[in-house]
Amino acid sequence: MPPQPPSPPRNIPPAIFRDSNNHPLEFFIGEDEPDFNYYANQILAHGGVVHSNTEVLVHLPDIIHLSTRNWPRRMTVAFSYIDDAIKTGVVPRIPNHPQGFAEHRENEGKKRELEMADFLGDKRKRSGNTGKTTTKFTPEQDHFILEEVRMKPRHRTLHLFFEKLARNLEILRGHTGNSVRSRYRLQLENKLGYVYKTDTDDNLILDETRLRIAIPVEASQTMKRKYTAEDDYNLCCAIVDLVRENKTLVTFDTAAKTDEELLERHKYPMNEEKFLVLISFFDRFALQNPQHSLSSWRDRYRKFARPFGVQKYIEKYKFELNSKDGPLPMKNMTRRPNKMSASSNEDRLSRDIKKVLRSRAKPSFNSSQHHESMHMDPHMGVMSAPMDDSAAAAVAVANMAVASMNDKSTMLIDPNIHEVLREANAEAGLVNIHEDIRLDPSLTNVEHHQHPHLHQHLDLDHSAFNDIAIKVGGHNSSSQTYPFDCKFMDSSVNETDLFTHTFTSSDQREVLSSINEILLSSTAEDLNKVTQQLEQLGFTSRYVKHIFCVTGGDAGRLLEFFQHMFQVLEESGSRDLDQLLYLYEKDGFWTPEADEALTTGHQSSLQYMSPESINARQKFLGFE
DNA sequence: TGCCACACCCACACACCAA
DNA sequence: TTTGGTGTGTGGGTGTGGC
Repeated sequence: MPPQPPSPPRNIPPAIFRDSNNHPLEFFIGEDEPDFNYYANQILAHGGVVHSNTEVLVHLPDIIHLSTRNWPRRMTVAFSYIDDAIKTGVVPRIPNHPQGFAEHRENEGKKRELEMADFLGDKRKRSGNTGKTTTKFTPEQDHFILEEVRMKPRHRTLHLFFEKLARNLEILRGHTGNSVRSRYRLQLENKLGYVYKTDTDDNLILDETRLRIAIPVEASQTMKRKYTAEDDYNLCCAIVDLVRENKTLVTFDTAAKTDEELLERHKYPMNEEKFLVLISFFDRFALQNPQHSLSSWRDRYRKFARPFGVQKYIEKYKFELNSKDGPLPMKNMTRRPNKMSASSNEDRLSRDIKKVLRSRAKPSFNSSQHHESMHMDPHMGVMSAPMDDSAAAAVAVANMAVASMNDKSTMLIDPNIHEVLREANAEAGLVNIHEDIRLDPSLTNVEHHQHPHLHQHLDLDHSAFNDIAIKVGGHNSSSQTYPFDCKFMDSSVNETDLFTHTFTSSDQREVLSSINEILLSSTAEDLNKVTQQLEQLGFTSRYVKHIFCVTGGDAGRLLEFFQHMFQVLEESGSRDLDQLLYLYEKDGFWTPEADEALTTGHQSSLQYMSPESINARQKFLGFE
């Protein structure tokens, strides 16, 4: 366990560790000393100063070196010296010490001193050899490296920093900068524990007693900050907002040439090639988001967001929000043309595809296996296995798209995307990716993927449902009537009200896969048929109608509802029935209370609903 | 055989420059 | 002022070989 920074004592004991001018006596204690914390605190509490950086042994030859063992060529003092001083209130003199303090340690350990001398000699001899030699790091060297890092925390990942350490410091003789850096990164970083506070010029900041100030490692940023998914998302949103504010015409001038292009334009209706993002935007944005500089933000847009697609990333981010690993930042966009050959890209694509297919080969509800494939796809942890495949394939699609943008030659591989999707049964995943991008209606024709048949009904005269609509009772306080015999269920239901034996005895992965097929089927003729098909999978009629009621029949929402349902079942079984009934305060998912608010005009409680969702619900309820 | 010292590689954050 | 090109070196990963 790394030594903790000394903490100041609560009560101030007598300051016995002072010289005749009342200056604090300076002690050195190595952090590897077993009672480092205790004695550091004792010395501090009694007016002394404690150093743990070995550099002071060179710069402050008069320092009192406290140690449980002998050091080569150094006079050390046993810790009992401190105990005795505190006990008696008198600091004993050390004979032969430059400051006159008594050497409190018997001169033992000559053997170790000799060993150290031999070691250093041997090391220096070996370092002159040609060919690759390795030199073990000693505890003293490790300690020294840690202290150097603590004093220059912002440099702790720099190549040059370690290069200078290895070149300039005698104690690290025999090691290269690379090896010191590697030693720190692989073996010592987790022992760092804390760093010292420094100013903007990397100078140490001392407190009023000339002690360095220990701060958590995380409090000291390194030279470069990685872009997070939130950084990327905020940037993309800000750019979309900018375009909307400016009311720039960002439509496409020419018609889509292929089905793929048509689909793409439907998903991402703003023509990003027409985006005009001036430097003043980045100036403002960097002020509001100071974690990166103006030029860095601009570069991020130029080299990442724009090639990836601003709208596409917003959608990707939202899609990954519910994943176990959360959204990922944009990556692999900066490959410069001559650095990566087309074949390398193909290799990478090939690996991605193989990963997808491998993940397909071992579908499971077992969460531990989710972890296994989590690297490939953060979405997997949430969904049941068939959705894992879908999501994995969706990621493969994204990877392919990214690779395609990197290298035109890989466009040849594009047709494989659909093949992989089919292979991995991932079309449903596309629906999920597709839903819930919210853009200015004036700029977009994006809409939710309402089930075609429901949509058809809604487009028709809503009075067609009047004869089958019923009053909502029980859980509902609203007097709202619902089409298609839809009715909310309340949480007093039990498991058998939701599922039949068919469901409980089925492979749930197969069930979700079948749901995908049903909801995506263009041949679904009517709601009765959809209901029937869902009932055949083991859902009760009541539950199906409840789900229609919650989702308003939107296919994307329906899928999301079922995904949520399987997730709840996987995590808590059917213990939490209320969670199987509602998705609270989630855009596009309705409750009796939300409908009540809508019908009574109390829309302030519906702030989490998008205007599109409210509009769709009003249609669903027959208001317009 | 595993660990680790050491070397090397690459993506990318950040910056600068020229058109 | 904008934009694209590119340099620099950080941050992190990985391969190799000695011990």
